[in-house]
Amino acid sequence: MSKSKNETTESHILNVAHEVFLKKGLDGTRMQEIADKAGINKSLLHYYYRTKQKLFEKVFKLAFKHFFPVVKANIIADIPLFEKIEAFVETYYSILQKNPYIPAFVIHELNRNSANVAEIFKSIFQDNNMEVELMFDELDEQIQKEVKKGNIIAIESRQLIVNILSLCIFPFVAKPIIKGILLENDELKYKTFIEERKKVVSQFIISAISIR
Amino acid sequence: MSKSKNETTESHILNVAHEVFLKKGLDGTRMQEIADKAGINKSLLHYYYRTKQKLFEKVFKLAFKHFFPVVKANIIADIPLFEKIEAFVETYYSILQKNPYIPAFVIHELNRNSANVAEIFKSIFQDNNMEVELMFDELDEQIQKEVKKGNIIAIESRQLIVNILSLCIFPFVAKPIIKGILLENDELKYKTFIEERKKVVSQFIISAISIR
DNA sequence: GTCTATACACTGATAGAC
DNA sequence: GTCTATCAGTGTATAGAC
Repeated sequence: MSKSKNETTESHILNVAHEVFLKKGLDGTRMQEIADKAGINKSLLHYYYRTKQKLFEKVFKLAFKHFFPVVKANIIADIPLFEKIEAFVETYYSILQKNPYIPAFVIHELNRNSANVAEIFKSIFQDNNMEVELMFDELDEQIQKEVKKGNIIAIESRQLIVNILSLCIFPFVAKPIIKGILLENDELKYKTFIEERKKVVSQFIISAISIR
Repeated sequence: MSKSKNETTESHILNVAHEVFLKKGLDGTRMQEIADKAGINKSLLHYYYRTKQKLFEKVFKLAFKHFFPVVKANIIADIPLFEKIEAFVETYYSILQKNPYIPAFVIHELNRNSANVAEIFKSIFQDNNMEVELMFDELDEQIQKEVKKGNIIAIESRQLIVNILSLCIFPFVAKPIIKGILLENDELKYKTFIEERKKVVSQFIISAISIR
């Protein structure tokens, strides 16, 4: 990755580190590799970020920052539930198509170091000014209102939310399996498959919760 | 982990390695840690398995071996589609409740080393005498038969399969997120949440594909 | 701010005694 | 088969010149 003119060395390092950490994880990443790809000396990494761990945490938080505002806007939007689900699935898939490595990266690092999860998350939410509990409460209210009105089947909000997230995120983390086993290891077929899911998934969800 | 009497050192090493690799991944695992937990010397690891990589591959393949036969039996069973889905979800959740670390482990290692995926998978399937293409074809046939009979909505078999797998596997790999954000970081709540999904998920799927 | 040189710890792996 | 001793390589991190 080459540094653009109006980019400081500090932020250039962050971009390169982002790229390497995302593919190889914390343990698999070598400071030497980041230095080489950034075209600088290894010592400079420590000058700017002191330790590998600190550099990693910066990258990790950055991975969230990009799509948190978009997701938040979608969740708290004042539109009917079915429209919201359609918009959410469409948005989420579009973001992940552009950042396909992020889900597997986040999942691995969270599972690897579950002790710090709460802490990391808290700081991420604070940085992004997100109040998750509030977001969930609003969404929960909207869902249960539809349940009571008899517009959708009786379903626990958390279960529905996890279902939606599962259907959106899993196809990206399981890319090697899906592509390798179901799609003859064909990259184009995988891309098409994912593109089709933008419609398939929201139809699937809405069909599942609709009253028959 | 202590070695039982009727267990060879060789297989004992494999058990310990399984445990460590599963939690920490290939990069994060230290041969020293495996040796310590196995109560033996580091050199013995190399005596039995030559390299870390070879030991890892043995463990990786073993991770599949346990539930492949069960899954296979479920998929090729000669029962109605809805019953098959219910049985599959129930079985899959039960297996993953007992082996919750396996999905995140497999996903991470497959994403880390996608070049070898096809190769590793091929050998795993050969070892387990599984013919995936055949399994998929049979399942595909059963699904499309139901579509034509008008018993379920029109849906591409691969999309349905990925939907089912997403709903079964994702809640385990995303445990830190689900537990941390939606369930107040309460382990018991998470366990209950997962237990409830055995019913919720198959109802969700069947509702989604049923004709209204 | 950026570089060179280097300290220091640790890792995977091997050789060889028993 | 199991151990001790040891190696070469690499990793993060620091000190100090410029």
